[in-house]
Amino acid sequence: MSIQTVAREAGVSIATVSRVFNLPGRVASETREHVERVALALGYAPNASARTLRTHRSRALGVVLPTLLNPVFAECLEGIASAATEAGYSIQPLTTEYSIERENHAVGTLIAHGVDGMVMVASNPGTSAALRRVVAAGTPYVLAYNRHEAHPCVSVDGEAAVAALVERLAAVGHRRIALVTGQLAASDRAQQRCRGFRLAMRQAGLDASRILEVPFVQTAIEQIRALLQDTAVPRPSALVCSNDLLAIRSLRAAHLAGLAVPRDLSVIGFDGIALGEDLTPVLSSITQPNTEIGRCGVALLLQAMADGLPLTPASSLTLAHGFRAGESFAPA
Amino acid sequence: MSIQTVAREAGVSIATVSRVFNLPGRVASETREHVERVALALGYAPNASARTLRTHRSRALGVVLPTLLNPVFAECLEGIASAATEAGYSIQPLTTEYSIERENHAVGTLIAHGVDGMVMVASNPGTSAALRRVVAAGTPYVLAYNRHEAHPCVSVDGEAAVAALVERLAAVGHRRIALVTGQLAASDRAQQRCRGFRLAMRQAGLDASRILEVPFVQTAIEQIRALLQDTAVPRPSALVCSNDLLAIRSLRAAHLAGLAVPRDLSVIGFDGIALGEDLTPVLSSITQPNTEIGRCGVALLLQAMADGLPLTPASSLTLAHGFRAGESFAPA
DNA sequence: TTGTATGCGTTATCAA
DNA sequence: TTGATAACGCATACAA
Repeated sequence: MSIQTVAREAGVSIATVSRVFNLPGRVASETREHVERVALALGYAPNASARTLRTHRSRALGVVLPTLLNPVFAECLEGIASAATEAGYSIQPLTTEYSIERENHAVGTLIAHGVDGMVMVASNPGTSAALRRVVAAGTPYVLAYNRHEAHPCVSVDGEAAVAALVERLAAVGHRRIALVTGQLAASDRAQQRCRGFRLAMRQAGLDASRILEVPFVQTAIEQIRALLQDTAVPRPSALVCSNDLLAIRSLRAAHLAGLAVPRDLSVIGFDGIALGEDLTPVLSSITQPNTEIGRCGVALLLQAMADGLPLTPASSLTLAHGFRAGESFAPA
Repeated sequence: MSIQTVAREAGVSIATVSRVFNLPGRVASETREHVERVALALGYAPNASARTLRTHRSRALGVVLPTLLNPVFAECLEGIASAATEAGYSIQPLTTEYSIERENHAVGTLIAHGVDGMVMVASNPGTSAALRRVVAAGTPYVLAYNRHEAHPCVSVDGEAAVAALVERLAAVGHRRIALVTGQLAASDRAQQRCRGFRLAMRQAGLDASRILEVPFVQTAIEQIRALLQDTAVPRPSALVCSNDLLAIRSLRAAHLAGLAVPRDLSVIGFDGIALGEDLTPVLSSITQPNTEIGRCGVALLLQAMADGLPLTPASSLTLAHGFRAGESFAPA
């Protein structure tokens, strides 16, 4: 079932069939309708590979994400997918599981597949070899969640958001505030949020050294619980968590430690995953427009491709973050 | 950067370069190593579109899922992605948002792209036009989560699982058990679980008519709350939920209704999403091996493609479900 | 407005 | 063991 079949069946040349699908304006409406009818009857659809080979345009966007097990990225991918689909693009997502090696491999695969553009969440834009490869290949790309002056990014200002949160906490009486974060080396987002924490804590004249880095999710709850039950030092009255998954685990740790949230402990997450809204207590969180971040990334890419210009750092978008007060947070 | 460039640079024919990548055994090791070196230096990777066009094999698998916003499907996709990647296949996922029209469109897109096989979650295998199209196109496919005698499926026995749960609840004294389900028409999985509920309730001599169908997630909490606060009829002592997302919303509804879980009300979900394990209370749930379902689907597909035989209903796999006791469930 | 002919990068057939 | 060449399905420059 190729363009040949349709042409023969319709009694026209393959060029005409091709035009019907690509430049319908340049074919007599009578001919066009006839060909369309025949194509429909035959169930013909242009072969994507042949098209790509000929035009050097795949109508596909590559997506590189850490994992789909974190709803943040699932939500973002949902946005990417819907924006891409609406524009007639397909997507090819690959997950890295936070592995540099897999990040590299993913990028290589996507380049070989000739994707027209890439949306990626880089481990660390400043050091990522994969990112350098994308740049070298000349493939249009945009980073999501990352923030870096040398690359086009769609993100929220995590540093400012956390700093503002700390101020807010301090304003309602919290003095002992701890940060719970994932592996800092594996994510520039975590680093930004951590910077915001340190900065605002120092500015508020508080001890900024209570930072718990949780390397593995499996042991997160136990580690946080240990922090809460450490008798050597006064217990924090608030936990600022670098993401919502950690916040949810903090809620559990508090429960296991016999603490009531928010009475004995405030817990605030970061990401604003949709699920948090349905939890009890409703998860307090700095919200990011995850789906929108995905959609914007795609929009930027498509715009740049339409203009024929590469995306520059100047195109970077900082979307507004929000604060979901929720129920896991209260004055000290 | 094509095979031509490499051939010229290496001083061999393009046929030899091609062999180095496809039949390395049939080229002198000296020549092979030389070509490999040149290719590496040039950063050459075979063009996937040209390969697909020529071989009619895309090394890509299509995936059709309802949504990524439900962690069940995100977990499944994670399994599909990893299994596919390990086998050198890329994936092209499309979401339907539970729309029949989008399901159809997704399938059309994937066929046009010439995917070698498809893993799909059909709205309803018995009636899906999209599924008929896949069959007509001759594309190898396997259904995930669906169960249907006429199609190859990877799933758990949802009916038996829910029936066993109801027996278990009855055995520890629950008499007033309600089912909370999503739109039944949109999902054969929901229908199966509902059947299991009805069957076991009747067999236990209990009233099987307490079934709350929640059409829209936005209003789920309010609807469940209304059910719990309905004074016209005795309040259920247990809520069997058709999926974990509904169970989480039931937890919230119970809280809003002033009920303590599990003291006043038991809530049991279905799906076993990873997140449930970290909630407080730990979500009681019938667990499915979501990632494994994805991996198995891909394995079946690859096996069938290797054998050159189409997948038949006889290949269907029923994986074992489990029960996570959790903390949202207790004797009546 | 329509048709002919070329080439995109690759694999595979056939000869050497 | 290697090379020349045809063909995969399509879009497009050019001719008619």
